[in-house]
Amino acid sequence: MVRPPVCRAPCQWRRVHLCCAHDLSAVSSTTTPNSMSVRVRFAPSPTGYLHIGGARTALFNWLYARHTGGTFILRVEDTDAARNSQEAVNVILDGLRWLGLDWDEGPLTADATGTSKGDRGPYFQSQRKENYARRVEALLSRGLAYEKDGAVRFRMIREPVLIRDLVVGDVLRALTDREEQDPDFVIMRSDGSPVFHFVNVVDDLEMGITHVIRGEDHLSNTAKHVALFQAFGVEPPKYAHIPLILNADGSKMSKRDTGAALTYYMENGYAPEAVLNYLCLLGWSSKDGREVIPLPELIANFDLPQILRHNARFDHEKLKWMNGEYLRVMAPDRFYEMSVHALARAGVDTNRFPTAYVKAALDTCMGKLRLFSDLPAYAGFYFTDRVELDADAKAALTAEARERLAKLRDAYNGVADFTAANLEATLKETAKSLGVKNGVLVHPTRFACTGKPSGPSLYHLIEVLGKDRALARLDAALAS
RNA sequence: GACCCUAUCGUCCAGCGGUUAGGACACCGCCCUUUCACGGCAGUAACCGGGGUUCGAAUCCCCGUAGGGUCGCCA
Repeated sequence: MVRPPVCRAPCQWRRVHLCCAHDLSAVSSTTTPNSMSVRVRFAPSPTGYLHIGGARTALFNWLYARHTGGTFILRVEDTDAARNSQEAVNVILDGLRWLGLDWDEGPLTADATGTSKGDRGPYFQSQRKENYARRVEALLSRGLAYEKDGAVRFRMIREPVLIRDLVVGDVLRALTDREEQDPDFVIMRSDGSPVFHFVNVVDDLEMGITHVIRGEDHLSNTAKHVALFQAFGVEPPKYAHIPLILNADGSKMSKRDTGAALTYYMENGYAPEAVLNYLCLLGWSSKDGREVIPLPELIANFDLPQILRHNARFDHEKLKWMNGEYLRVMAPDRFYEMSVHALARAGVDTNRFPTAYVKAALDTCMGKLRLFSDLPAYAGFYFTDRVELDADAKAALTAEARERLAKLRDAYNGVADFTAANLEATLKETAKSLGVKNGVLVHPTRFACTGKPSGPSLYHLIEVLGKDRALARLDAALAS
């Protein structure tokens, strides 16, 4: 592998020379030689939910692995026994699977003692106790760590540490005033359990991680990690600290905020490919300026040098738009399946209806929605026995409107072949004979059939409803 | 308190010393349309402030301000 020269000046070339070890000039098709194969990891703590920012971190790692032909590793940081549970691990596994982020090495089940794939395991930190103990011993024996009050503390270097970050650039991290007082830090508690900074470094080292792509909240702590790697006598991995995701108002996105957890999107009508695509756009952009980008192209175009250094605010509106873009081009069968799920979640049981009817109904909704969760309100009328007329609908059904509607009802009763084309022609003829514009007839009819002022194409929805149902609804409206 | 990062339309991005500062979402108007969307056309809207460097700064440097992060026997 030919390593590009490293430019030490804080100039624009940083973005080229300090980049991942492959050639930028041939963006889409390059791969890194095996001798220098990229190994990245996502190392979440099973807290019971997957933060949307964490999901993006996983995504960036995954994209980088796929882009370079490297290895994406999932490692579960379950050092905190009290918080750890299989359900919590499953939240992470399910979230990653939902997004389609498959891992090359890591757990196969949520059980820490269960099976996994990869030869650098175990991939649960709770199963790596001996590794940590051995590493602590190594530092202790060389005087790089010492015991105090039963805990083991690492002798931190006192000088400012240079962090060469692929995204942020060169960072010289000096000690804070508090650290000046006591720069050393605990790597193993008095109860024998190792601390995050330590296990993180040991695992990255033993798993052969080449690039650490993680949230910028870890940037300051990286000095500790670099010092630890040095203590073990090895080069630290390359670091790439990515900006954080903030709320729309610029505040930190915490567990409580709407949309902070990936499950929110899984449960509220979003297509995973849309969420994935949108997440990419937070802090990264394709060189060609496109935004709706199919996954294969995302993989081809994704790279570390294009990642921004400032935080991004999460724009739910834009995500909804993005979701609509994906729903519009979704394969019909998948659209049906996700639609039925969304309807079921809202208490609309489509199983009571023939499959052909359900599909025909959903066909009239295709391309018109931004979220699956909009579907119950939009198309629920197809799957109910009684249409509820809202206040607007009732107001629209004046005596005059009813008279006209009755005419249309009779006309429709005479239509033998209940197709959209015939229904449209019949309505227009009726309007003409009444001397009114089409719209005068259209709106009350829509109200009668759906109870709402907007929805799928009127003639098509009546065709789907079928003659019996449609006439019954017109009768019900007239009788109301 | 200290340390670190960041700063272009309301939001997300483009911009790498010379541009009428560009695109997307959102918003507004018009067209299309039976509704709602989609689509088409047009529009409103930004370089945080102050100093430098330079013939020339959104772009480079410094200071300030603001936002974010970190300094645990949390992860």
